Amino acid sequence: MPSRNTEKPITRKDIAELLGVSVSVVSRALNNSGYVEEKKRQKIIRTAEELGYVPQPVAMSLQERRTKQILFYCKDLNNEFNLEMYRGMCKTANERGYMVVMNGVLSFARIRDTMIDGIIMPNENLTEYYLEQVGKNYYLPVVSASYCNPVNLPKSVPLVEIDMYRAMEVGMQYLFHMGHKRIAFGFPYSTTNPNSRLLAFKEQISLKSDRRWQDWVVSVHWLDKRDDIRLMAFKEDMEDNSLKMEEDFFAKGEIAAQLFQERKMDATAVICFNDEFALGMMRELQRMGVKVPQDISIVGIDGTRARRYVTPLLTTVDANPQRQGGECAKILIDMIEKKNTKYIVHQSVRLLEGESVKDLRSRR
Amino acid sequence: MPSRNTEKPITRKDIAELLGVSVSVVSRALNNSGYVEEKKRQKIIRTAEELGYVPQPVAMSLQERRTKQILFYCKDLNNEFNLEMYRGMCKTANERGYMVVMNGVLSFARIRDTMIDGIIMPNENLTEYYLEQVGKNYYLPVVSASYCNPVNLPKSVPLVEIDMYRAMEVGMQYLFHMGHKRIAFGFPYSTTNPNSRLLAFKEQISLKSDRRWQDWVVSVHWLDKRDDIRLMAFKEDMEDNSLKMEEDFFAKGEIAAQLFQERKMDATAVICFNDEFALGMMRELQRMGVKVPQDISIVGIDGTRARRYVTPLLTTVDANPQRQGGECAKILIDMIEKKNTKYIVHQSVRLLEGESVKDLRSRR
DNA sequence: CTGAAAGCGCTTACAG
DNA sequence: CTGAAAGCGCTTACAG
Repeated sequence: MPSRNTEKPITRKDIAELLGVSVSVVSRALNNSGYVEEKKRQKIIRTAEELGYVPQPVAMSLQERRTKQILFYCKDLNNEFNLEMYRGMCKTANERGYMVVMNGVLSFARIRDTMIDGIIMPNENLTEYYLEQVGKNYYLPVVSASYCNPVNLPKSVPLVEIDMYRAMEVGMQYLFHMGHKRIAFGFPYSTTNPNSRLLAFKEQISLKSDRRWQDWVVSVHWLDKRDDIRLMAFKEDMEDNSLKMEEDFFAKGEIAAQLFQERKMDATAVICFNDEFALGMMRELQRMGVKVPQDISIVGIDGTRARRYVTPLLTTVDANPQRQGGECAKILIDMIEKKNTKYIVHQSVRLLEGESVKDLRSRR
Repeated sequence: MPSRNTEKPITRKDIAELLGVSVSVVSRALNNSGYVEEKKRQKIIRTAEELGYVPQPVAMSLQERRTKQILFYCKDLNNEFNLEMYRGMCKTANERGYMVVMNGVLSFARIRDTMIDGIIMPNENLTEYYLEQVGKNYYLPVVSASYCNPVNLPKSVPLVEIDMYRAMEVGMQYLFHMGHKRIAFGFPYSTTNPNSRLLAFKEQISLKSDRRWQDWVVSVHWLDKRDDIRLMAFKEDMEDNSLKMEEDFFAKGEIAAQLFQERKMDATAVICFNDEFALGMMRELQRMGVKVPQDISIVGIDGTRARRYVTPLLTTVDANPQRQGGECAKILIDMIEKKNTKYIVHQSVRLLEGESVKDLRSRR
């Protein structure tokens, strides 16, 4: 088993010298570009194979000034939503010959050390911050996922937007339709956070309830700092403290279940910020002996793969994160390759029925 | 908002010309290596900042003949185990300044187009095949995860081995301890597959049962081709059919539940090939009205994060895939950097108690 | 159809 | 402490 471990790797120059031709010809033959005498081409290709020649993608990248890599700027795949997005962008990127990479740590400084042609940002808040911090000095094409949260972005950044305001409406209206009126909202931030899902919830709950909307929100925020919408996603950039900043929606959901019970809320249903939060809440309620959906109904938002694991199957508002990821990749690659592309893509949401909501209409 | 989009990026040469020094000095100043007059260094750094200079990592990679990227050779993160491994290797790699990348498609041919310093193989079967196919002509350091399955590898490939034979023993013995004797095995391949978990199951079940071991195996194999241990992981390499080749253990687990019911097996417990299979089986049993663990106990193998989502919490044999991934990354990076490293690492397993096993002892 | 030359952006002995 | 030079492995006008 000869290994090339210690030997110097074969280059195009080696092949050229062996065959008594120039590297230009070798390059043309191997790349199948430009004129090469047919017999010579054959011979070059055969020789390359025999010598075990392997191209050096780094040298090609330098020459062609492109890496065929795009960065998904998120810490490792810590939450189910990002994971789905990653799957979607991976598929699309691959079809176009690109690879999606992740730094594994959120640090703007690190981006410049990474061999990439462009960046996909997981949300608009991070994008806003990124553009403020490094956007002026450093150009790379950027595409951002977006959820209709309030930010101030230069319009030069394409957005792939899921209307989470609408998602909340869809979820609430489904619950109304099923006969629910007393509906709680499981929310992983402070109630002062101007999140689109929270805004929509306020709006919707007031249609059916006379109580203050605050009475219906189960807000889980351990750290005050987490509630700053600007800090929640990239605090680590400031305080090299990346491990602490994982957002664990599942764990927050579990805590929400405890708060829900402590407060003896008389809701018949809970709609949650996202699926992972919903799964946490559901699991903890079940652990405490509460039956879902017999005693309480639960609805998530996102449509991640994890929802299929549980019993009862989680009812959710499907935002199709895979499609969103794919669209982000498509647009980014279009930008990189200087093709025309859309600057805003809206993606629709739809209710995905599971088994976690009780039909209260049949009761009367 | 000035963007460098259209402008040519600043290089070290630009800085050098502007300051009337050589690129060598600029390089030394920016890299903080070698002698540079202190005042000059300051000035160079300041100027670089003002001009919005951004280093070209590709050029550095070419020069230094290293990419600081390592490949995890798996299709996107399709199964929970690989996902955990990825998380572990990501963490370790990051601490050492490396990035873990994935091609998103299994194709040996594609590896050579990827800018990497080494490869982590997800299992020994794939490694064996890889070495047969391209190992002779193409050298890159390789580390392989391993599960004590029968393969023929040159000993030059370091293994990070989890003894799945032992894991099965641990799971079975726990069930025995809890008073179970009639135990089924949920297996995603044919019973002719020489998998270490299957071998251990045969051994263990014969300790408590007089029936043939085959009577206790629920084997789910849709496609004949999938059963070939060699084909199951890389068929796509031969038949550009990558989408079809996803292994969906969860779905197989669901089917296993149906087979289990159809066959009216009188087992009191099922031990499953892995957690995902166990989750699928559990969910489908619950859907059919079977209570876990009251009617049937379930044990998984792996200890993936997904097990926390469900009720009852899945009892499993924890193989710590994160640690395995981390160890793979560590060893690979040691090899890349020519440090001494171990050639075989054995990782122990341990039972992780959940709520999915009924204690039959209290009954008598 | 071919090959010498310049270039991608950086690094690093080496001679001053 | 500095800078000219060679080099990393490849590509691509351009002159023959």
